[in-house]
Amino acid sequence: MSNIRVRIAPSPTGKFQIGNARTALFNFLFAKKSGGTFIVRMEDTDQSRSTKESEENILKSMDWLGLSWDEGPTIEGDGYKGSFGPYRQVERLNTYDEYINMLINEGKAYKCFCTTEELEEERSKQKEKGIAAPKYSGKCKNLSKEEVEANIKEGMPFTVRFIIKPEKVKFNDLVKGDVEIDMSNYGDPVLVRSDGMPLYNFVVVIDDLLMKITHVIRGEDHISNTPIQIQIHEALGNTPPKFGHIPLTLTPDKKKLSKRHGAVSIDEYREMGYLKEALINFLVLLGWSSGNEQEIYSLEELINVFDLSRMQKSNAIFDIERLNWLNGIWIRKKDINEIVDLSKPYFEKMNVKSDQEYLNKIMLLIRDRLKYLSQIPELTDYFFNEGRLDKQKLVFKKSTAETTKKGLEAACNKLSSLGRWPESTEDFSTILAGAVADNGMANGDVFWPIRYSLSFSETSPSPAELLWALPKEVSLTRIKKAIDAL
RNA sequence: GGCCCUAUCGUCUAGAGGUCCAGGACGCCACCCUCUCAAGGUGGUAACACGGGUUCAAAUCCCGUUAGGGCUGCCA
Repeated sequence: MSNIRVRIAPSPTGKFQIGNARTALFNFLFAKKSGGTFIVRMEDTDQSRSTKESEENILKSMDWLGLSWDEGPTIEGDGYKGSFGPYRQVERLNTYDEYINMLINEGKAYKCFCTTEELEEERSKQKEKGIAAPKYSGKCKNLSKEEVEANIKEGMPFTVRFIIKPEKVKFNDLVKGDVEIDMSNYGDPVLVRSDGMPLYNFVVVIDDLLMKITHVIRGEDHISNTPIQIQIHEALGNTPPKFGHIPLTLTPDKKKLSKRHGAVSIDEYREMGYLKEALINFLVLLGWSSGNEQEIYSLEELINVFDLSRMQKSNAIFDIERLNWLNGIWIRKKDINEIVDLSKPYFEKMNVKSDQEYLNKIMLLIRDRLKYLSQIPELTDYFFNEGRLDKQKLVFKKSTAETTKKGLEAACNKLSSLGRWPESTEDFSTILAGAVADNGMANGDVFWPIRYSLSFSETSPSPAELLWALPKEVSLTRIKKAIDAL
C-alpha cells in the first residue's frame, strides 16, 4: 500500500454525470495503479441544492461501474468506511469553524460586512469605468477592531474572506505542466457565507489537508481555483497536494456537457442498455491513450496500464457513435447467458414471460445487431407477437408472386413432413436449400419469403435461424398464412 | 473585456527534431460474404489552424495571430 491518496469529490446536486464518472475513473485508476487509496467525499455545503437521492445515485452509479472506493460513505448510505471521516462536508462543520477562527486570529482572513447589493454596485461601477478585471475591493479588510465589533453588535450579517496575497502562484500541474497565475487579478474570496455555511474553496482545502490527500485530479474547470487553494494551504502552514487538471469533455457542438445536451447521467446510459464495460472503455479513451494501438480495455487491464502522464491536454468531444461501437464490441464479448440476464429488464418491459431457453435463442440471433440493449423490443417483437403481413414485401425484388408462392409451398411441404423438428440452423438451412434446388429456383424465391413471413420484417436474422428459434407451430402457421395471402 | 488552458483526419488519438508527402480507431464510402439487416473481412476518403523564427533538418522547440474551451458567485 502506497501513501498515495486521491479522492473524487462530487456535489450531490443531481445524478452522477458522465463527466464526474470520467474524473472518478481517472482517480480510481491512478490510485489502484499505485496501490494507493481512493476516497469518495460528498461536497454538500450547498444545502439548497444537495439531496440525499443525488448522493445515493452517485454512490450506486460508481458501484455499478465498478469504481469501488476504499474510504467514503457506504453504499447503503448509513455510515462510512475509512478513518478520516466523516466524508460528508455538512458533518464536518465544527472542524471548519476551528480553521476559520485560526485564520481570522492570525490576520489571514477577515469579516466582511458588505451586502450583496453593495458588491453588485461595486462591480457594475468598476465595469462602467472600464476596469478590465472587476474584483472585490477588500475594503472590509481595513475595518478596525472596534468597527467590526460594533457591526456584530448591531447584528449585521457578515461573510469571512481570505486575504489573497497579490503575488504570482506557480504550480506544476500533473497534466498541464507549469502553470503560473498572477493573484493580483483576484479579489479576496469568500470562505464562509453570511449564513455561516463554509464555501467550496475553503472546505476543499481543509478536507484535502485532513484526509491527507496527496494528488488532486479534477477537471480543468477548477484550474483557476487552484491558486486560491494553494494560498489557503500555505496560510495554514501546509504543503499543498499535487494537482492534475484533466481536460473537459464537450458536446458535439463543443459545449460543456450538461443536461441541456441530451443524456448525461450514468443512469440514463445504463437504462438505454449501455454496458458498464463499454462506458468505462469509452470514458478512459476520452483523454487518455496507451500509446500502442489497443483500443479495447477492461477495467482490470486499465489498472495495469494506466499512466496519468499520458493524458491528453486538450478537451475531447463526446462521440456517441464511438460509444455505440464499443458497446457492440462488449455485447459480443459477453457470454450469452450474461447477455440474457442483462436483457431481462427489457423483455420484462415487453411483458414477455418466456423461458430462459427461448430468450437465449433470441439473444443469440440478435446480439450482433445490437448497439444497445434498449433496442431489444423493436428487434424482437415478432418472437412474441404476430405482425402485419405486407403482400408486396413478401415477394423478393427479383422474383414474382407466383414463384414466391411456389417456393413457400415447397418449403412448407418439406417442413411439414419432417418426422422430427431439427435442432440446428444448419439443418434448416439444408432443408430450405433443398426446396430451392428441387424447384430450380433462386435462393431469394424461398429464403426471402420464409424470412419475411416469419419476422414480418425486411431486415432480420436468416430464415434458418428464425425456424430454429421460433416454436414449430408458430413457424408453420405463419408460413401457411403467407401462402394464403398470395 | 480580463485571467488561464488548449490547438494532428468530421470525432477519439499515435507522434516527445530526422525512420512522417504523418500511423491506428470510430464514422462515412466501396467491395467480399449474402435472401435481407447486422456481424466479420478487404480497400478507400480524410488532418499537422495560420504567420514568423531557431536548426543542416520541425507536426514536434520559441514568438505572435487566430480559433475553441474554462474561470471571472455569499455554486461546486
